[in-house]
Amino acid sequence: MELKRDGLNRYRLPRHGKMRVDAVVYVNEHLLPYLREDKSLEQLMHAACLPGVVEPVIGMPDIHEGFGLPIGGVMAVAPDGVISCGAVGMDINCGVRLIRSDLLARDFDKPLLRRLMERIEDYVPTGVGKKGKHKGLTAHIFEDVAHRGVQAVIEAGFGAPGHLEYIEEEGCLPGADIAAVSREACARGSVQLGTLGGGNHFIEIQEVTDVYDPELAARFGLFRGQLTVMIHTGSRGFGHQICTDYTKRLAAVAPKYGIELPSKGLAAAPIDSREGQDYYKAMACAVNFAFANRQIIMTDVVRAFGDVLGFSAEAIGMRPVYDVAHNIAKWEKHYGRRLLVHRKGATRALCAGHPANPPVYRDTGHPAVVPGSMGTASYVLVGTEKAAETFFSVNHGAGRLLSRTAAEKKITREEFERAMGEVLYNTRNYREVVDEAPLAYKDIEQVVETLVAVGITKKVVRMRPLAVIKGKD
DNA sequence: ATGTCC
Repeated sequence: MELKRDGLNRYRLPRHGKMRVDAVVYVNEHLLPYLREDKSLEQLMHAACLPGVVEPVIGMPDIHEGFGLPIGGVMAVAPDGVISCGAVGMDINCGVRLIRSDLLARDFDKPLLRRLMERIEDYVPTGVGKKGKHKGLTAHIFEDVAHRGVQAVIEAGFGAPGHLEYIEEEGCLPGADIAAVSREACARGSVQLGTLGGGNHFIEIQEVTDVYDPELAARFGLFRGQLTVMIHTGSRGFGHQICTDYTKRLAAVAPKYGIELPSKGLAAAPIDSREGQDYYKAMACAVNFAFANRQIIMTDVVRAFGDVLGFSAEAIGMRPVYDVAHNIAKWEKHYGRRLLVHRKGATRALCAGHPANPPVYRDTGHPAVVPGSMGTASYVLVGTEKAAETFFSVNHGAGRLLSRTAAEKKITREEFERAMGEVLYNTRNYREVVDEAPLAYKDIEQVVETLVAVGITKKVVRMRPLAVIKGKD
């Protein structure tokens, strides 16, 4: 493929064949070779063929092959174009919440961290197929959650109204309608609020080790030596079922609207069609579910801290720094136009002064929370004015390097344990999480530095993991 | 990612 260098760490795939626009990928010399190892470039080209797509389709430095749009992809579409469930992903509103505290990491030795992990696991079900522990309560408010997101769970006693301003979209994407969601999706979702899930999802206790921008860090409530908690999860079986349902439905009706689908995974329909509108309504339900899911899990984590430390949540200053989606489609204004921006494995990162920032972060830009792999560092970034060229988006993590099966074959116990170092983890057998080993992922430092060098983002702080809770049986 | 194959 004729990838052309287009400035520092930027490569352009010029429009050709059925592509309507160019694709642009951000990689440095370390990450560039990975592009040849999977079908992610081909998948970006497919996205560039869809009606209404706006130049360019973007690949982030953590890009890798997915179902439809690659993970690490951004696709903006004009109102006369299409909406695609394959450009949002199976785990709708998979995302990350960073929680601050007034606690110092140095006060937490390994036995104390172990007690915290165990108590968190008592409260938060982890692993595939698990049901929530607040089952009756959350099933009762399920429809309200789908429509109103975090507000509905705050009213049910999970957290405080003040948390809303620290969540993208204030925890509710407008336009959700449960009538567009299948009974099956509702049956799966209604019992899963407050659950972590499996795969790359986690709850991590961290220490802020590096502050790159003291003024911004202070504005975000972060400081060196601080204990933080990060939650990475999404919409569980609810979003998964919605994506499955609508991939079938949109693929079936695409020909009726004269749309030639470039791949099976990129099922799409016109934004203004009945089916496209229905997908948006259903997707918004899953977005709201996932924001609420992270809110419930946060309150359970704070409760665990309170139990173990003997303090109230207020006394230890725990609240969200920010909660960001990295699998979502949203209406946003770019270059003076209203566009439906699909981000799949990409994080919104608005610059200082951007009017779409939440009021608390209006003049700083909101924190863009970027987790590393299990056992490696995570970052808080902020977008710059130059991020306009990525529709104000940055990467969503380190990005997978090996498939789950390849990781299971290649990575030994010794390699896994060496990579984890002193980091505590909850699984007894490394085989349960070897597909999540740091060696199965790209180097988060290379990924972040790629965008920093281009000037799209600035580092605010870096956190190192102390203890990580992953899904297990 | 996922009641990891209805």
